[in-house]
Amino acid sequence: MALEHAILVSLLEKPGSGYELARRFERSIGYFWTATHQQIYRVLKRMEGDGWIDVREVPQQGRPDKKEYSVAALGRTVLSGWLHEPIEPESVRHDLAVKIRGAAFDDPAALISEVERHHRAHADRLAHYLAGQLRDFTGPEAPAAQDAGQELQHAVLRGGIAYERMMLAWLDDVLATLHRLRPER
Amino acid sequence: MALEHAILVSLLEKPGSGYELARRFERSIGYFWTATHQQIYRVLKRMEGDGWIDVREVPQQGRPDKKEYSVAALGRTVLSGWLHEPIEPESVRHDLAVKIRGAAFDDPAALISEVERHHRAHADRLAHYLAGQLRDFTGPEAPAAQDAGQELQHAVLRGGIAYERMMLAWLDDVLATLHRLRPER
DNA sequence: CTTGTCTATGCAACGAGTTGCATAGGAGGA
DNA sequence: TCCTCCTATGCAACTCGTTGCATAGACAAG
Repeated sequence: MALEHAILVSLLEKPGSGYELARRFERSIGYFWTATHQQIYRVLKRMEGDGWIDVREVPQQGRPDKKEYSVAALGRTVLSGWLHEPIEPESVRHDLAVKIRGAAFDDPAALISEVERHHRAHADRLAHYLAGQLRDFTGPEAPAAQDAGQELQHAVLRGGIAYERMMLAWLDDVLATLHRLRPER
Repeated sequence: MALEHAILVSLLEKPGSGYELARRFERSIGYFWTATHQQIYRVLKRMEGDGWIDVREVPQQGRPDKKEYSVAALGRTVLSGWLHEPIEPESVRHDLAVKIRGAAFDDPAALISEVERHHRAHADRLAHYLAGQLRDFTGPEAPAAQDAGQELQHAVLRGGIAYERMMLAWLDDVLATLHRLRPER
């Protein structure tokens, strides 16, 4: 389980409230790790109880008060320990692959619009990543000299970009296959 | 949730016992969907209760008897319904990406061996996929004319191959980044 | 003859993740 | 004024997934 660790990393990058974390998990972090606000609030509470993180009540004007969390010394130790122990290469779950194999027992052509929908979603994500890369790393506004943290964030982002490009190419391949199967019916 | 659907597809491709399904989930299907035997037995029982699949007791010699499951008419209907409804592009969970971003707050160089380990694991999987492709689709032993099912299975396998190649290239990228950060310490 | 491995199925407990719902103040528009 | 949206936090119930353990027959190696 690594949600705790994802939260620790995110809080080290920048302290924030449960709500803010939930929004980050919809955006940058969410590209390689998802979590709902329920999960985040529950885990934050446990982490606080275990002394991994500190809380600070922050009164706000024009909006409800928030609890800003930051990583405690113990949290850094826990994260360091996790970083040094090996993890298993992650298990994959591709609903779409199940559908594609299942289409053989139904109507392959009916899957075309679904695959096209996924294609658009991945194209959108790729555009979003590329915009982020330009803004934060390779564009004229980006800082010239980058520290280790930025270098590593960029490496992760490049992984996201590579993943989306691979998916787009593969979905094109799948679409071509589905079209090829169509006349045979 | 799609474990039921993955099982339906697998049983349509070939009927089998819970044990056999578990083995398939370690192999071909496991490349895009994982499940333990516990999960599979539990879900099979529920699916049988719901009339999605039929059971047949098969006595065996030299080994324990087994229960062979096959897809019932209702199961086909359920699968067809699922195939026709849209699914969300899957959420991702990359432990390694969390580790890489976390390494900024620890020792980036300590991650090198871990990344190399993952690199080897992905290289192994790629070799396995390529062997399977040669055996079942592109080799001299493979059937010349392929039906829709085989075409689609091949398309999914090509996706796995593309994924592993992308991962290997990205892990090379990450390793280069980690090495570049090393002298700065 | 005991130990280990493979086939084959399953229970029980726990932990992780999802879904629905609830509350509450402030902002902005119909 | 009412309705909706955004920020902000949380409970309760449920489903999904993992881990540990148990059973049991057949076979092979030591």
